[in-house]
Amino acid sequence: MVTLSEENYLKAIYHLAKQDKASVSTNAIATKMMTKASSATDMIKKLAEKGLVDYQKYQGVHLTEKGRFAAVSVIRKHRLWEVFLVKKLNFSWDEVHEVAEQLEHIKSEKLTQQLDAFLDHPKEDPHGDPIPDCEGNLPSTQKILLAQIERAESCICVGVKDSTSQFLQYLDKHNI
Amino acid sequence: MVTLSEENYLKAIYHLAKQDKASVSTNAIATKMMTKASSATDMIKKLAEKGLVDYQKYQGVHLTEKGRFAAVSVIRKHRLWEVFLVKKLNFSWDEVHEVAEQLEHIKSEKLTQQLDAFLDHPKEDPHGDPIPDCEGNLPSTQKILLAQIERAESCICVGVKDSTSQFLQYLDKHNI
DNA sequence: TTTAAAATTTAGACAAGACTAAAAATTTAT
DNA sequence: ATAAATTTTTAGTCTTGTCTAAATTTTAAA
Repeated sequence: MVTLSEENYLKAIYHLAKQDKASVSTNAIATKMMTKASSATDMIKKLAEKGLVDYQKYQGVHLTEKGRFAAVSVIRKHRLWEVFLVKKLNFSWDEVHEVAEQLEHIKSEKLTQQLDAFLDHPKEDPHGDPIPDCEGNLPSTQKILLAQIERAESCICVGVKDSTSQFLQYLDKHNI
Repeated sequence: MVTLSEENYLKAIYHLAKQDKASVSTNAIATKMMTKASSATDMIKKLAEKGLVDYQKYQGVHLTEKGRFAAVSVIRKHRLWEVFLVKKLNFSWDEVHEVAEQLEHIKSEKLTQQLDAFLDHPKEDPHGDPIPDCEGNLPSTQKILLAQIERAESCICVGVKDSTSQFLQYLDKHNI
């Protein structure tokens, strides 16, 4: 059984690993989790004992296949719940994160599957991030969405998904 | 902030108080929570410090108004989620409890309100139990439903809600 | 390449929620 | 009304996840 805290650490490691590709440092994990490095070390040891990460002292961690699957499963639930909140409960895209952070930890295979079906197997969450399938495959969206760009990073906008005039006007107004 | 564990204790106390009306004993709470009396005592002290129960050593507890409201709020969420699972996600009535036990602890006023609206403000959960409103009022259903009868308790059936022939035939077959 | 700085780990402590064993209060029975 | 049985509380321990402070390892710099 993976605890709620462990799930949050796995998610953090997954997100950090995507950018760096190399091993994820204790400090990076601690910063993302808003804890201290010593707390991160403690948790890393637990994750390593459960076979969720590969870990060698002072060398950072890698997710194992098992750990990656657990992380992606949580991300899948998070994004499905975000879709639910926006599409069915009239939340706006900027209100969903906090609630989805709670809902992503609900443990029920059937719930996740039925929710996915109820929402017509959505491919993206309200922020445009892809939703992993139930086998842990994340459709390798190579197109990076504007919503995923880090603040202050410079980039070139190569396309839009939403071509309504309101949205294009909005882009215009902000010089994008 | 009321913790998950505290919410579960409040629910237990609420349910126990309904039957007895008198104060709820430490032992009764421990039994319902499937813990030991000493653990119940510890938690009772925490609840008393937070003003959620009135407590005097060796005399059991009563919910305060604040405690009752917290308990009923959790029960409201539990029952709304049960309706959601059955009506929208095709769960059967006997599969919902375990998942609702998790969902009832999600903290978001807006989520609860929107869910209630999405389900068209249901009055009862799939087991026929009444759903409290958002102010903590539980429609004083004096009619006790068959589903709520304790095993081996003898009773008189005074009516049915569902009068389809299948259901009546079912009642017939079981001599009700 | 040896030293200074930064990152990481260890050691020891704390809060929440649980447990066991033992002490204290209440209830029941004689 | 007092002894026995039951219930409740206290004291001390454990686990999870966190912390601070100190020790250790790695990395960067002179």
